[in-house]
Amino acid sequence: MRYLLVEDNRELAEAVIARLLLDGHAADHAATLAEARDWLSVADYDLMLLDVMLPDGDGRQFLTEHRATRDLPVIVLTARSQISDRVDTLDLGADDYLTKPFDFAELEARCRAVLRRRSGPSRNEIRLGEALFDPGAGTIDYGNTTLGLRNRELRLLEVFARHKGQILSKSQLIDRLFSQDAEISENAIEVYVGRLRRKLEPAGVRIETVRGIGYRLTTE
Amino acid sequence: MRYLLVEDNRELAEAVIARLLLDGHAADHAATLAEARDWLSVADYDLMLLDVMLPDGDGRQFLTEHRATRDLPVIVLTARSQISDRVDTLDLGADDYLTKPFDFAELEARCRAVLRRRSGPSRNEIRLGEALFDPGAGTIDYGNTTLGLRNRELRLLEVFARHKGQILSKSQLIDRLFSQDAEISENAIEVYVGRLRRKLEPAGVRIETVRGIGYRLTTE
DNA sequence: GCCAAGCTGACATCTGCCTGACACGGGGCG
DNA sequence: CGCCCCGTGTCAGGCAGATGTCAGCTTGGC
Repeated sequence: MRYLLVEDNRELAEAVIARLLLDGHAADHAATLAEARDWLSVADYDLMLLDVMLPDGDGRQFLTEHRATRDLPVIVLTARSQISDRVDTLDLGADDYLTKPFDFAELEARCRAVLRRRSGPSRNEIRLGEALFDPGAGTIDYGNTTLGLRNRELRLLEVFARHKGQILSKSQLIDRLFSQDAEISENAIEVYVGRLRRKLEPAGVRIETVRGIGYRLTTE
Repeated sequence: MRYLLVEDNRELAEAVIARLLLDGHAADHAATLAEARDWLSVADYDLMLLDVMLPDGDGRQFLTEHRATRDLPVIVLTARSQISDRVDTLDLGADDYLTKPFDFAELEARCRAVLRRRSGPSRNEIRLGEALFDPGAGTIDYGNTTLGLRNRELRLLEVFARHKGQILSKSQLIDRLFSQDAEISENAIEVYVGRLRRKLEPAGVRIETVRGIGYRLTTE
């Protein structure tokens, strides 16, 4: 999972980032709303943690604005004195709120809860051209056939599907699929892309090679 | 199914927990609101049973607060004298209420009702291909035979049936079947899946293995 | 035409899964 | 009270499917 933390208190921010990294997540930090906008325009996050009191503006306005354009879950961080605003906050489109100070166990639990709620029973299938990819079930449906994927193929396709159209390098893919200390050759990715292609071809899903750079998933 | 019981009367609590365990469910017990918050932050429940009179605060406030952030069904337990509050309670977001003293049969019935209501069509039986699964009775009918399941098998199948087609990891299944402090090896799940398979095979219900991830229930 | 990057069939390996056997405990029955 | 049976969870051995590497081949770019 990839997090964006928007928080101007440097000390707190560092602690949170450290903890998220420790848990094996990717995490970026923005100290201002302007920075946050920058990050959001270049990367693709799973969850945003947003402090509402920031030097260059009110986080809540940012929230409405943000909600209008994206569907990225947000957990709002507020000081205890602002609790009364919580209903407003939730109305503005936050998925949850957390009052400072909080402990990390609680933060993690909330994150998990939000991510689960988002991706849980609401069946998040991903449309890939004619085909329908269901990561939770590990299947792809097209026409009237259902085809099953195995572990690695599944996770690889998941990465591609969440970054449809973007070019992903082999090293990026290795980072997403394998644990840090695993020593894996880039050839492994080539092999898996090949296996995926063979299965996805009939479904009209293509993984294009961008020579020297990486791969890109396209649908017809 | 996994329950959280929030109740300060130790005797009653123990009896309820014992009964839930006996039924093959997972159940944790909190005697205070603080404890309840702890449990909620570490585990993932299907249903909460909440007494409103607790030593460290009013359960109803807890309920509102809780409702703002989570989507976990709640059955409130109240003393007979507090019946008049029941409308309030339901307004606050409880799914049902139960007046003490209650008997266990009623408790179970209410729990089933709430869970059923939550998970879609309010049928008591679940269709699995050709077969008809009745979680209440613990039986499966197909063709003209009825076959009985044991406790654990029953609960396991119940979880699978509620997430038909989805891949469930062994640790997820353990979470659903066993309480937090139970130390259970993943092999137990393998064994139960095996036993279930043997019984369900003739009924046309399959539990597929997805190596490295988990299991998936499918019907033909 | 040459080189680097990418593709792919074949293979050894390993680890995740399955299963028969068993030990344990509780409840019912004699 | 003791016996037995049933439900449950663990264990060890064995199997095989999934996985990653390799070597040789193909493709694309210059």
